[in-house]
Amino acid sequence: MRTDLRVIKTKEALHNALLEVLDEKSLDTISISEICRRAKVNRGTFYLHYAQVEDLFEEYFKEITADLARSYQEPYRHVTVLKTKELNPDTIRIFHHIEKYKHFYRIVFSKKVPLLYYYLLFEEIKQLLLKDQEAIVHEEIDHELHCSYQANAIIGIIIDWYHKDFSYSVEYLNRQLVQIVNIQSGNPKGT
Amino acid sequence: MRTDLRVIKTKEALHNALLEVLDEKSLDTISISEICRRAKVNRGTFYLHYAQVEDLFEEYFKEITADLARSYQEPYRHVTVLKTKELNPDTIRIFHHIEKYKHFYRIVFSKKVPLLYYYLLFEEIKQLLLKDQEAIVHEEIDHELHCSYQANAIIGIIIDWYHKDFSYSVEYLNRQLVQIVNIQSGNPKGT
DNA sequence: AATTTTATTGAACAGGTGTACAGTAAAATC
DNA sequence: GATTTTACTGTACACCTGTTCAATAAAATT
Repeated sequence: MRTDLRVIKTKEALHNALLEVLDEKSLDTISISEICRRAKVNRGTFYLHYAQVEDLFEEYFKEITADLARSYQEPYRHVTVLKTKELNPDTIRIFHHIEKYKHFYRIVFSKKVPLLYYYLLFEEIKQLLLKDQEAIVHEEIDHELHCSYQANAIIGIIIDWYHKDFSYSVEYLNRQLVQIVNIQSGNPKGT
Repeated sequence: MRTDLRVIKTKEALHNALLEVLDEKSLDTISISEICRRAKVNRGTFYLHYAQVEDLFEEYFKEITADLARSYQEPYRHVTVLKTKELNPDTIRIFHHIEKYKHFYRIVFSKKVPLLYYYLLFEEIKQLLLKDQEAIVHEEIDHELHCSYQANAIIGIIIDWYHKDFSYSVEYLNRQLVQIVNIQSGNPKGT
C-alpha cells in the first residue's frame, strides 16, 4: 500500500495551490516556485512527485476525462455516439461534458499548452468509440483507424467551438453532428 | 522596406543553429542560450526577434505547411480532397506531404510541444477544404463546422499513423480514407 | 564619403530550474 | 510505545530566463 498521509497532504496542498494560481494566470506562466510558495511545500518535494507544472495539471485532467467516460455508463442514458442510423441529438453526451468543464477545456485547448492533454482527450473518445462500435464491422476498413478518424472529427467540432468561445449551444452542435454524420445516407434534404 | 542585412544574417544563424541542435535533442529541451551560443548571436538579440524557441521553430513550420498548400495547386494534379463521389486514392496529397516531412511532423506531434503547431496544420487543411468545397452546399449544415470536422478527421488518421511511427504506406492510408469517407454511400461491401 | 539610423552587443539583475545531500520529522511497522 | 522506514526540509550549486541600458558597429540614407 502506498497511501502515506504525508504524500496525500502534500499533493492536496499542491493541487489547491495550482487551482488558486490558475484563477490569476495561465498555465504556461505558472512557475513551480510559485505553486510551492502558496502550498507551503518545499520545492524539492514537488520534484519528488512531478517534473513539471503540467504533470500536476494532468492529474486534474484525468479526473475530468473520467467524468466523460462515466457519463456514457449512466444506465438510462447510455448510447452510442456514432451508430449512425440510431444517432439522436439528445443522446450525444460529449458536448455537454465539454460545456460542463468549459473552464478546464479553455486551458486544455489554449495554444501554449502541450499536446499531451489533447492526446488524453483523443484517446478517451477513441476508446469509447472502439467499445461502442465493436459490433460494427466494415470489411476493408481498419476499425481502429476509423475510430481515430471519427474521434478526432468530433474534436474538430470542439476546436471550432472553442475558437468561437463556446458560443454555440450544445443542442445546436448535437443537431449539426447528426446532420454531418448522416450526409449521403439517404435523402440529403431532410425528411 | 525591412530587409536589414543584419537581421537576415542573425535569423539565418539562429535557424541553422536550431536545426543543428534539433538533430541532438528534442525541441522542448533546447534552451535559448544553447541556440545563441551555437549561432554566435547575443542572447539579447534573440529576444529582439522571438520570445521562445518555439517561435523560431514556427517559422520553419510555416514554410512546410506552405508546401502542403502548393501541392494542391499543381496544375495537373489539383483535386479535391473530399468531394466524396469523385474521391480517388491517387489524388489525395496530404499523406504524401506528411511523409515527405516526416522528420518535422515527428516534432510537431510530440506530446510536449505546444498545441500551436497543431492549430497551424488544422487551419491549413481546413482552409483547403473550405475553398475546395465552396460549391458543395448542404442545407442545415454549417459549412465551416463541416470543414472543421473533416479537416480534423484527417488529422485523426495522421495521429494514428504518427503513433505507429508512420509505418503504414501512403497508398494504404489513401485507400482507407476513401473507404471511410464512402461508408454509407451505396453498397457497404464494395463493388 | 559623411551622416543618420538602428541592429547588435555585453554586462548586470532578480528570479526560476533541476539536482544533490545531510538533517529532520512524521508516518508505518513491529 | 519503541523502532524502522521514508517523506519532507533547507541549503547549495550551476545554469537558464527575461529584461534593461549604455556602448558599439553595421547597415541605410543623404
